[in-house]
Amino acid sequence: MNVHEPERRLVTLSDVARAAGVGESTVSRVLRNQGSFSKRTQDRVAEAVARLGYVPNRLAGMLAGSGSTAGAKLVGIIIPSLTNIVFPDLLRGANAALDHDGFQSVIGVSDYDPEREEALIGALLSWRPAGLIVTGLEHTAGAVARLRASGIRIVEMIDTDGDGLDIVVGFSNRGVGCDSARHLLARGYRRIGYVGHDITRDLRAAKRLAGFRETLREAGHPLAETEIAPGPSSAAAGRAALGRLLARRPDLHAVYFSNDDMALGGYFHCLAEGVAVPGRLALFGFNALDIAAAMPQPLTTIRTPRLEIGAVAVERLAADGPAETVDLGYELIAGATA
Amino acid sequence: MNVHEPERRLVTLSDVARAAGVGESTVSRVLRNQGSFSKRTQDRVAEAVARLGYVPNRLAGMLAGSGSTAGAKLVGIIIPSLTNIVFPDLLRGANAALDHDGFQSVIGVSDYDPEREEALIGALLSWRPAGLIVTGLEHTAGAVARLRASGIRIVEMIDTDGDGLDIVVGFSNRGVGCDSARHLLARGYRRIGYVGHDITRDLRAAKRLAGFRETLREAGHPLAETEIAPGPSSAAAGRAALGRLLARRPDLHAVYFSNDDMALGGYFHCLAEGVAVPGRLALFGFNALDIAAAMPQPLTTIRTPRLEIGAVAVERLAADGPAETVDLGYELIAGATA
DNA sequence: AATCAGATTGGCAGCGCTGCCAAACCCTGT
DNA sequence: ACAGGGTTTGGCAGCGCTGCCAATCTGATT
Repeated sequence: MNVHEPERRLVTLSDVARAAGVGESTVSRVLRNQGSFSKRTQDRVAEAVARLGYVPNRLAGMLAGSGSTAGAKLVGIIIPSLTNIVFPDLLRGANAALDHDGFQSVIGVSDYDPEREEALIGALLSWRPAGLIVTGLEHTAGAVARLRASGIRIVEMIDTDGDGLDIVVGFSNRGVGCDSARHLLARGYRRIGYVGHDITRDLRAAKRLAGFRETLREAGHPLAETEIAPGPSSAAAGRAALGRLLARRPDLHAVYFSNDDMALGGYFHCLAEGVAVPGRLALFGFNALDIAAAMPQPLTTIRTPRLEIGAVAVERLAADGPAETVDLGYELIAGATA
Repeated sequence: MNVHEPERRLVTLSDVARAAGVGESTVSRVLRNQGSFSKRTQDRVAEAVARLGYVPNRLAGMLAGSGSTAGAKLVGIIIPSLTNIVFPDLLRGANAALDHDGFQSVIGVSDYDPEREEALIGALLSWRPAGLIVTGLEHTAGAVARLRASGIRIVEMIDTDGDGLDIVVGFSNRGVGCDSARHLLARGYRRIGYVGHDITRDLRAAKRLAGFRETLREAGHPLAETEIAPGPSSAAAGRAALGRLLARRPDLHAVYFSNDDMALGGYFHCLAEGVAVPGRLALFGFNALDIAAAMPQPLTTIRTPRLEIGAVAVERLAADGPAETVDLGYELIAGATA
């Protein structure tokens, strides 16, 4: 509809200035509500902006303002996936805080691929953001070098088990695994299995499993069996994987899942096969999905402060505080399945 | 860690040019792999870039390139929510296509608020994107004016029931409602109810309901009862709402839900209350969530081409084709609940 | 050796906006 | 009428990069 028009040049700030009969910098000041100007000027500028349908060019603004404080109102965010609702939630939390501070975000999705993350870091840095929020503590050497060289604030979110580059906001995934194991042990479960998805890519899941396994071992009831579904987590994968696990080890008392999606699938398997939960088999998830809480038997799981992580990440980025690790903790939800 | 350093100026293209002993435009050409240059030059530039750790400044690049074809490699996307997995899926589809064409995206979330959408349109336009992808066909007058004035390509996605501004990619939500009703009627269900979430905000859900209701009425079996849960859709809301609906109308044969989240909740209600599905009560959802397919009884629902919508939206935006409506259709999944 | 098309290169004017600074203005008080 | 201090204002030089164009170089051809 528009593309073929005779190259109508867009309205610029200078057009507005001319139309309002004031100088360019005056328009700029009025639009950013910064510095001082008279009411009369303000009205004239507002009128001209409305009449001409002026839309400021942020590109130019950020370029001109770069170097100064007000310059960058942009945050880059890299998440590993959009498939798992966890990450949209993180974005949601970040977005709310971002809006609040007048920031905008540019988002990259790495598909759990470190190489891709490195490339995304480069791409996002080229926007000259005020800060970058990435997922997890593990990055390629190249990625770390780029982050370091960028000179901007970095937030690594979700995971606190390790050393961060700058700010770290999250919780201990290892701790989650330990506490999950302790809960199952406390409830008397002894022969315990694990059903997970591809852990070589999801390092946080691997850390949870490590904590879980170690706690069980220390208690003298080592992890009896594991079943890893290829590909990303999903209810279907969880259902199938639990089926395979139980085929090998029908004597298990409880199963720990890499997350609620998988656990939900496991629950459905039990429902379909008539396996009594938790009487015959206990199920334990991770992430406290809404759906898992609405089930006839609410899933026993761990709630993580997803929205809060996103919000705090943005907040710290904007705050110019010291490099530090913020542990937002987690909460065990004792449902009806374990 | 970085903020307090002595304002080290970032490496610019001109630094690279000097270091490589070539002109600025040569560096620019090499970096964009455009125009011609010798192998020797390319190597020298590559070396300098690596040695200096140069990161191009996209802001400057886009500003300088604006007006030309190659200029804008940016697409703005506005979605109403991140809570429902549908929208991340749309983003996922768009992202894949975007990467393919070397585009980047800037995302805005409107929270189903038309005013907020209008504001976001302004915000995204100020990035001077090559195109904008928005959700649905209904916008405020101001939003329409801005979109029209922008002179860029617009894609309205998900809904094809109405007139679009430029390109429309989606399916008929009304048609979904009609076909859902036809399916239930064909299976012999007569006393049919509806459980939905706040429809004043989710206009697509309202269109589905309208189609559903009309088809039932025309068949002589008008919608028996509706129950609207306040707030966004969720399994918990669906479960509670079905409870309320059945309390009023225990004689219903089937219930149509505004989407799978709600339907899942409804299914859990039945499970918990011992209502036989579909013998005693049939359930019909919308969106074909993975989870719904993994249940012991797969949910009867409608699969929508979410990834494809996102991908096609981007594709059309880049293609510079005519303004048109692309109907990607949908598919009825005859599960075990209706 | 002169010629010529094509490949390769560098210089420089913007892109639209903001920061800085000097100029103009305003209102007191004297 | 004039100085003094604050408030408003406009001009203009960049921000870092790309587009354009003229200059230079290359190798083959006559």
